[in-house]
Amino acid sequence: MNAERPADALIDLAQEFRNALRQSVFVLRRLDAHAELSSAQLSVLKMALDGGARVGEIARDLGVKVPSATEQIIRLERAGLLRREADPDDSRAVRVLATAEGRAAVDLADRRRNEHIAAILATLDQNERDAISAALPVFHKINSSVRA
Amino acid sequence: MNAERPADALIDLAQEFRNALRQSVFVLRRLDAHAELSSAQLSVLKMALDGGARVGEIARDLGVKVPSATEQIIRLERAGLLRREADPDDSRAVRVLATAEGRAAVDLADRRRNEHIAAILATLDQNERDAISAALPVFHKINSSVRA
DNA sequence: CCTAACTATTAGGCTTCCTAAGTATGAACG
DNA sequence: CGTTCATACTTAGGAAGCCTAATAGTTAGG
Repeated sequence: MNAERPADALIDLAQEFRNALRQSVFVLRRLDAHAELSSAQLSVLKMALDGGARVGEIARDLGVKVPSATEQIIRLERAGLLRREADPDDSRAVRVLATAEGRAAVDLADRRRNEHIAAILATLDQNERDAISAALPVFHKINSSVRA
Repeated sequence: MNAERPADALIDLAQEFRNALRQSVFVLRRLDAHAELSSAQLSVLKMALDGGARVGEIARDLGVKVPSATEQIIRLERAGLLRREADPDDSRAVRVLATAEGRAAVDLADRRRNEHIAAILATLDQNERDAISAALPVFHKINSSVRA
């Protein structure tokens, strides 16, 4: 019985990785399920915190097209969690800024989500947590390369 | 300066883990973007391969409610990739079975996706791939606990 | 100036998810 | 048997999120 060729090992890892991706979506859906802010909305608000962000920047961060970001922003604006202002440097652009309510909503939602995940992580043993911890930067790297 | 309390370390890990989840969605969206079958549709078809599956089982696997699964199934049926039959053991139930075209579509889509991911994994060094590899079973465990 | 590039919004459409309500079958019990 | 309750699925209606194409306004470069 021959050793597996390197290429096959990569494909196998890819297969397992895809499963993990699928599961991530699942977990995230559960996390979003009964939250007042979706994961994406939380991301928008976070960008709107310090000095705000432009619509295009938010779209890029979310990984969606500009009109989709506009939609989310309008929704959050109607909810009173952020406001839109003309950018002083470039009148074509719009700066998106969190309101005090928005800031409070981020704090609350962030805390709740972290506690929820932490409770799950607490059921793991230390080796398992270390494995996750070691993999996270690699996830980040993969994501960056996909975004590029 | 005190060492961090264990609970804080967990919260920090949770925060990073959430980021990774968010990134996973991003990667998966890219993967789905120009594919003829979405990730979810591919999952449905895979369950329909050997002996088929019932609608409720498919819904559970996808992590959605039954009507949402029905919708996907109908779409795939219209595309000729699967068919529905009455379950011989229980006439209330419906068995979902892949057609030959469905089987071929799974093979093709699976191969394409694996190759796509493998190409990304190929840009990592061995330590990074090992880190991913070690984390995958833990992902699986987390997912199972969330599903339960 | 005038044209080309950029930023954001609007309009229209598709997919996917949900809840609620309806149909049909199965199972339990008197 | 027949009533009743539970189970399996479908249908209907609606919300959220994403997209492309078209539009309006602003900036920047010949």
